Amino acid sequence: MEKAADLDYLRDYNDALVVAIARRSGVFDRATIAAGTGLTPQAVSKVVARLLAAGLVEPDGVRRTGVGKPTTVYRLIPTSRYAIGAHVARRTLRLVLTDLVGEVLRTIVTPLPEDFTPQHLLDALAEGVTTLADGCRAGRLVGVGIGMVGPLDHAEGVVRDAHRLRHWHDVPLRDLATERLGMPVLLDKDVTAGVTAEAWRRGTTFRDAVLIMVESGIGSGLWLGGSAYRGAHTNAGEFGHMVVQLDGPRCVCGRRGCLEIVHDQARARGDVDAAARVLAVGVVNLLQAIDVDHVVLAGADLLPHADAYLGAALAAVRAEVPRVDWLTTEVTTSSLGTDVIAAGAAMEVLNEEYGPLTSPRTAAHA
Amino acid sequence: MEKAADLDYLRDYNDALVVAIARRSGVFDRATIAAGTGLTPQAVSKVVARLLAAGLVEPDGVRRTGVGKPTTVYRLIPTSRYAIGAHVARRTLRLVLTDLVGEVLRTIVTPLPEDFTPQHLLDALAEGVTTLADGCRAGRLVGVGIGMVGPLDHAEGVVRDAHRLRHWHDVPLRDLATERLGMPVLLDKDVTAGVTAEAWRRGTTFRDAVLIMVESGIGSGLWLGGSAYRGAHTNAGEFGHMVVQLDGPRCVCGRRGCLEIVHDQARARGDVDAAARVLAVGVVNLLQAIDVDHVVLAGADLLPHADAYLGAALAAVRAEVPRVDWLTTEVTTSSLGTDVIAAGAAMEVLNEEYGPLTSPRTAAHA
DNA sequence: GGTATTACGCAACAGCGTTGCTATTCTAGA
DNA sequence: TCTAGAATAGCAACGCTGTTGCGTAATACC
Repeated sequence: MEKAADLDYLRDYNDALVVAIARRSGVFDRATIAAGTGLTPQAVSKVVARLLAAGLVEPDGVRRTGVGKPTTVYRLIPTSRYAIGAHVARRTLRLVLTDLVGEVLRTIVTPLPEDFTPQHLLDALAEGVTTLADGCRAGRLVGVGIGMVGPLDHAEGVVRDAHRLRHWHDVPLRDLATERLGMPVLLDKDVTAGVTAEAWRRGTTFRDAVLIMVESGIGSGLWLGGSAYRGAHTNAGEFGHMVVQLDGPRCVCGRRGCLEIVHDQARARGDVDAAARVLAVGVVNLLQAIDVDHVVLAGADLLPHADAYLGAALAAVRAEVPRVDWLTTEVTTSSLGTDVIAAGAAMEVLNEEYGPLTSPRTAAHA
Repeated sequence: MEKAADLDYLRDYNDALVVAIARRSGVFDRATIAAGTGLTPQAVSKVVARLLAAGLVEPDGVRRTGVGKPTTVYRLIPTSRYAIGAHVARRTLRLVLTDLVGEVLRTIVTPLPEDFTPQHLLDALAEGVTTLADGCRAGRLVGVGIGMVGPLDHAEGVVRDAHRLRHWHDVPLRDLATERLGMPVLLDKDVTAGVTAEAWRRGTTFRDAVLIMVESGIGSGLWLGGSAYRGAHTNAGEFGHMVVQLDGPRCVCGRRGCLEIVHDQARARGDVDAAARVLAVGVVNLLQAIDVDHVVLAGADLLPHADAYLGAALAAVRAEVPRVDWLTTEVTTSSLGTDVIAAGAAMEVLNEEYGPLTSPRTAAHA
């Protein structure tokens, strides 16, 4: 059963709203927030006072606009909070330290042994986190996010059957890592982390988006209506296993003509353009199905050929979606490159703590 | 910029939460609500008092569970509120009157002239609404919902370019109908209305679902994370225009190998089973992409062959989605048959007024 | 009939945003 | 240089939310 809302929820909701605006615009003032949110200036003063007390914002001078007392301008302090993100790939662990606005401050890449075990990962994780946490002032590190390949259960924090990883069946990685690291940990699919990175950095106008990731498999991370969408079983985003060619070649998943197998065969024969065109068909399919207005391309197997993929996707979107002025979709490559998953895992932690509230949370938060 | 939350929002949120529970369970008591929502029993008493005053619930006797004062049981009054829904199809206008729990009480089907104009529709709508409203006690009729083929703009209430309807370009139907009918009107895509019908009747456990509709075109209505998902431009659900056969037959939309054209060709040659199998491939594609756990089949061109479509979809879901215990998906046909769109349009009105609140609303409501 | 137990509401309370008003601090003009 | 006007900011009281403390009512059990 859903939880009810109380005054704490009300306060946190509005605080998070102001943080979101501050994050987007950098500097802000009381009157603008009041006009935009519908709060009274007095209420905004109270919110700002709380954010000042939390150390999240600081005064940033005054602005003289003419007659009258000048406006006090505030700004978000990017280094007031940090988060660490981990991207668990098949052979490497990539760790990043980010600040509150989603800038990547440091990156550590550690090799992982073939068929690494949970213990291997926890050891590598602990060492890397210790190194990265060293640069943060006490109390400013919010937590650690882990992005990895599914299937997994985001709500429970359990890796169910990580694809092509032998020792990863029903591993309660979130709780194991929480205990080992001594700080809050989140676990999510790599693609969902990725799209969260884009969303956190782009702000509240980035409401409906998909991140397409080509990297030992093809997946998609969904950001729908202003928050990550994971599906009923944390299994959304198996974009590569949508059939685009009935009776096509047999895929590893057992079906025929999956986007992934058709794409991979084109890549195997060296035809990047054909591969890109297949992916573009999939992108347009997704636009038809869920109508996002931002498509972000990412992944280690895509970025080296970013131009080809971007070009094919743009051409397909322009040609095949009805071209009317109200139906526009932006297609880009990720602004974070190969760090996008790790950075996104970090930003999931920030989003949990300081992002827009959707529904009342069960657990209390700072 | 998003709106802030105030005490009205807090109250309405909790009131709606209790209504949702009452709707789902029929009868309820104070202690159960308190335990489920996290509210104190005293707070629940206040909520129930408000709902009693609004005439939405009434005492329904007492329940003796052993020692102590018996529990007062309350029940939702289904006929305390009504809504009217309209399904604008290409040749007919179907109107239904529903009660608060989503029961269809009356249905009216009116023929529409070929290439009907907005004026034609408004006339037919006004006449039908007058007839249906006759049976409702004053003040209990919440409003009218209109479901029709897109593209349209749900937020603005404007029909942009209704597919295969000549006189329907940039028609502000919602406002025209609001003025003509003198009561609140909502406008939405037919498929979105349809999935709302299922969601309203199934309650809060129905969180991630898709309704597939085969009826002069193939579309899908999405219900994601507990609310309707319409996409960035109210254009989600163009399920029929996902490519399932690269270089397949040319579709009316200009692309090749769309699900719709492949499906329709199979139907045209009388091979319902093949058509059903194609649709089933699309259903599994959608499951891969967005991972819903409820699939509802509907539409005038599907229901006469419901067994074939349902069988094919079930077989495909069972065979092609990895069969593990945590990944279950329910596939059914709509419980409302041909009324599903009209009924859903009505329930969108109910959902707007009495459904779970997502974010603070700009406009005040009762 | 007494007692433990459960349900439920009145009353006081903390905390939210709101309202009314005052103080502060600037520009513009006398 | 001084005064008037204007815009910002904050204090204090307020209405409303859910919460807490406690008294009262209604039942089963002994």
